[in-house]
Amino acid sequence: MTLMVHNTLSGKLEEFVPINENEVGMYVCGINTYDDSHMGHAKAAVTFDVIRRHIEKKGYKVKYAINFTDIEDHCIERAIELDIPLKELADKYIDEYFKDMGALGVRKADIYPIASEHMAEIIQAIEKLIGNGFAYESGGDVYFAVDKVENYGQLSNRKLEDMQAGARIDVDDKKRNPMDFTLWKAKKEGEPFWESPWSEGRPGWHIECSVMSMKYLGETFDVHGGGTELVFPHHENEILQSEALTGKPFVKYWLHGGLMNVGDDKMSKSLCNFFTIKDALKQYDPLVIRFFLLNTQYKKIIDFNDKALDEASRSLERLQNTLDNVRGMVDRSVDASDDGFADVAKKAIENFDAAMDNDFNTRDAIASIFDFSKDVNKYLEGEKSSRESIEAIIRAFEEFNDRLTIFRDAKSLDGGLTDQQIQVMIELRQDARAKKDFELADQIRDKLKDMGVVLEDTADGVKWKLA
RNA sequence: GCCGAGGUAACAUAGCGGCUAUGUGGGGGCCUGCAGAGCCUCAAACGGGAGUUCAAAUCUCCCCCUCGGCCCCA
Repeated sequence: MTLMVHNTLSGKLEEFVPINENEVGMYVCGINTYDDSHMGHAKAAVTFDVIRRHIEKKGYKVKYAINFTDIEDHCIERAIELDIPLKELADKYIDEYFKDMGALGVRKADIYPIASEHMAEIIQAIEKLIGNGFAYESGGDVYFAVDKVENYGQLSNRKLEDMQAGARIDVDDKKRNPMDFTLWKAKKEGEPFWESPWSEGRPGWHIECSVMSMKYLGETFDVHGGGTELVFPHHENEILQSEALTGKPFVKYWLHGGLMNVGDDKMSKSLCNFFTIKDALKQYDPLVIRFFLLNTQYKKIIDFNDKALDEASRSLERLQNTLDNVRGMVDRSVDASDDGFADVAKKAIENFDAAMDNDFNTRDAIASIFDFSKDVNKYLEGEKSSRESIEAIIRAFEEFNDRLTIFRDAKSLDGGLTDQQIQVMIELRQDARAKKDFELADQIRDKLKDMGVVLEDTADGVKWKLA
């Protein structure tokens, strides 16, 4: 099966063929380190977490980098406001980022480059661009000259002429062309700064991503991801700079995720309509949040609201119930001869992978789990189940979970209750039921429930599971 | 204005030439002392209009609407 990905560069679905046979380089734009991450960041992090896992599943070793930008306007503003060094601010929010994403089950990247720690490389890159004639110094600032390149707008399909025609940007008289963008910016009074050949100042917005991504992943690498709002100008400009720097193609596959909305607006800091991950975690199980995020293909916009989260919670519960029931069957299954259900489980994994191969269609992959779940439930209602099949089902769920992380781990008995004791309680309750002493029967059931054991009366006996 | 992503049953989402989808919700049934879970089943759909085709939710054209980008933003 081949992995197909939607590449923003071509606007098409393309077969995923990495530059190197074994290793895939992947870079995703992370956060600016001045505030808690919100649910939009969570969507991006979870999206690329799952994309990374699937690429790994295809047999590639993924070298995954996520950057932290700690030197842009918001950071500076906040640092001045709090009267602390940029570094301290960055450390705090990087720490919070790891806590939040960790809580959401996002696997760590391999590298987390930080902009301020790459100043020497950034300055070198700018010097090289000036030397190449792609950039010019002007009053302490350095700008990238967009009319020096031929392929302006290749990612975002823009033409320089159109941009200028419809431009409503303030024309900065330091720029030769209004679309030129900043590589180095001279400091304003009171701002943190770094020494450079041009002025005391700091890098422009885009250059750090070019420098850091190429430093760790090479001059041409496979995957660059981010939210759609970054296509222009950020990613567009990254391409221009990087290719002007190396003369080589910068990135093979550009992957952009849809944003998160709140009602009719996108969730964003500037609109002040964001929910932080911490807020969301107070209200919802992290697994529910992941399920919610993954129940839509990543390029789509998701609306964040309670109704949707509650629905996600109910939906996920259906799957979790199946898994819990299967887990409860491990000790009750028999060594029956092969009943063929292991093949159903195998097929389910194939369906799942096929969905993921189609541009990481997690929503379709989840639908395949629902299909499988229904088959499993039917199977469980049968006369008896073979150990081999039960184990195959559990393995299938574990596989899904390795890829998506949406299910709880198997719980184990704690609180001193043993399997035998539960059996005794169940028998007591069954006696009570036989005598139509439903009051006692319900008391026993409630008591067990308090201890975390849920009883279910089914056609083939009483089953219990941990709540 | 220019670029991009979309408009699918009550809602949320897949599908993207023939197989009528997944979940939540709703109706009915099975199981049941009650509860829970599950199973079976029913109702319900492709923004509008032309066209291509034996066949279109899927392709082409036109129109309408929504969202995103063009200062910062995952």
